[in-house]
Amino acid sequence: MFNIRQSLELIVSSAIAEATGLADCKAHVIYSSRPEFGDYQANGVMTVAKQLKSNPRELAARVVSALQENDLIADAQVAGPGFINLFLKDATLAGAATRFAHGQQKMIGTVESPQRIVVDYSGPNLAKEMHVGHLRGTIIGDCLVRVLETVGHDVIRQNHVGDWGTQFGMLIAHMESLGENSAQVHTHLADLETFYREAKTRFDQEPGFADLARGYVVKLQRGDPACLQAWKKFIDESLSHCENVYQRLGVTLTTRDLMPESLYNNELDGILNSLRETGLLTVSDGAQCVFLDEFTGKEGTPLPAIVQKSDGGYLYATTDLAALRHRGLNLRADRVLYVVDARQSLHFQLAFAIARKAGFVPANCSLEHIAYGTMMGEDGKPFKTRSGDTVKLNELLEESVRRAHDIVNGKSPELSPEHREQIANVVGISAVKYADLSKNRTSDYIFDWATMLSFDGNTAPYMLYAYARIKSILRRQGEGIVHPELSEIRITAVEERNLVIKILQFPEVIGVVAAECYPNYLCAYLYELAGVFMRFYEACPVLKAETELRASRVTLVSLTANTLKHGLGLLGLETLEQM
RNA sequence: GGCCCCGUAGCUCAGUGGAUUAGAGCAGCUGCCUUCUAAGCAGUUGGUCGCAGGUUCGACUCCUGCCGGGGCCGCCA
Repeated sequence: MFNIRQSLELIVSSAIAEATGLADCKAHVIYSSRPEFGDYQANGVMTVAKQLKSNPRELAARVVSALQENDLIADAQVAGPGFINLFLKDATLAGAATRFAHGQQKMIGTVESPQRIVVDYSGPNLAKEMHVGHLRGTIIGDCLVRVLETVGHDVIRQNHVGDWGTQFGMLIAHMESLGENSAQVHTHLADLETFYREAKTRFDQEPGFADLARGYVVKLQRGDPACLQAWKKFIDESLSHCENVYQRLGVTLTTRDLMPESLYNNELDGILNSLRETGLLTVSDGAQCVFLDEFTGKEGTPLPAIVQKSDGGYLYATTDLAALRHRGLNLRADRVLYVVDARQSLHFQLAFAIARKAGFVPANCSLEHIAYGTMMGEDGKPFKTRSGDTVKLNELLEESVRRAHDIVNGKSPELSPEHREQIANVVGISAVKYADLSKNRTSDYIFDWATMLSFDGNTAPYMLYAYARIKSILRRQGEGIVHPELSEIRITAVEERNLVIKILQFPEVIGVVAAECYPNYLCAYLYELAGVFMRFYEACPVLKAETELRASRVTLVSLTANTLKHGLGLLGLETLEQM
């Protein structure tokens, strides 16, 4: 894989080894903070010098003279207390960019040792319609999955939908009482949220209904065929709602990725037996619990993970343990990612710890809670409608598209209505997704229409505009005038150089996102790429340049377009040729 | 009481493994469209990076304590 930073890391660290006789010294190469400090800088020498109790500047000088001949580094200078500032060779940069533009080399290469990575994301509760609370996990998870696949990992998506539990008794009772006709059922379930609310109201108010509902839960759990059939009908309907939202959002999840909670039902007894056999199980107040020394609860009391209620019922901890075992032992995952709300952090700490102690996952399997924060309203409180209801995801998307439509109508009245509608669709959906992806996933964020639909700043509309502007150049130069796949990219101006370097850093960023699971790094990179392009665009005429320079610049523009599109695609965003 | 997260410009947010002068966007002010989409670009105003210590050649970043905000902690998921 072409990765400037990795290459520099190798070159400089072997020079450190050469200069010191020590193996495994990190060069610690990062981007330079300012242009005069070079393109990259190596900071590792100072750490090594400290270990050796030697003068860092002298050591840095020795490392510089020990640098092997290579085609990447044009100049290496010792600076400050012992930094090594690295200046890259234009010819090498231009050559690499040209190879990418010609398609001779893929920008994103594959990792040397692909892993099997299970990614658990989205996982809506099927009792209700998808709402804004499901957005972040779905969007972030889908981005991570795309990135991990692109770098060559074997990714297994797991949509751990909530299709089991006490509230389904209530829903089935309500559905059954409305009649058996499937067409009617479909009509009634068209608005799942209302259906849920009706059932809940009856559960709370209507005499006898609650008992009926509880009866259905028991029947359901015993496997009563009629009850299961009704349940299945409900689940199918709810799933098709999800499918619609996924399709609208452009999420890659399909029915093949479904791994509903109910599929683990038959394994829960086994999970309990295993825990008992390994001596992890303790009875406390009639419930089956696992206590681990490293976890304490209120007032320093031992913290239980309840795996079976005193009435014999199982809980989500039990199901999650079954899921962990499935992923660890059956799917043989090297890495399992849980893209789940940060508030469940403790639950996963417990589940992971228990799963390891019980041997449900191999010791070398990495279990990671990819936590994300809550979406807040403008008041800084969890995002709700004015009346205090949860906001349906479908309605949120609709409103975003509608707002985008208003903007497009205002800015581009010359386009056909159909074209404007298509643009509004992409802008509206992208705005919502990008707003989410561009923020650090661990923090709560404030949902704000004006910011996310703005064309200024790190937003989807800006990114899409940048792309459309780039494509406009390529369109205007006409077919067959310059062949980007045949022309050489040359570096003749600092803006071109900056653009080339930025493009070549794409694989580095992808590598970081794949390792650390922060999509906002990719957004920040693409925003910078768009910005660097805009500066190039202002400073360097493309179509008016002389023949060879023009060919070079068109090729560079084309490569920029491909990189932007590729990156936005990994975020799960569509692009527009024209805006 | 324990554990987790957060505190960076008036607002919304970045800041990869420690590094030289802490960055964007909005809001405010100022320039640039007979020239590839001005939905843009450039400039400018604005910060004791919650507070106090510590480690270090060097701390927004690491450690400790404190203050402030949020979250989680036995039969929901």
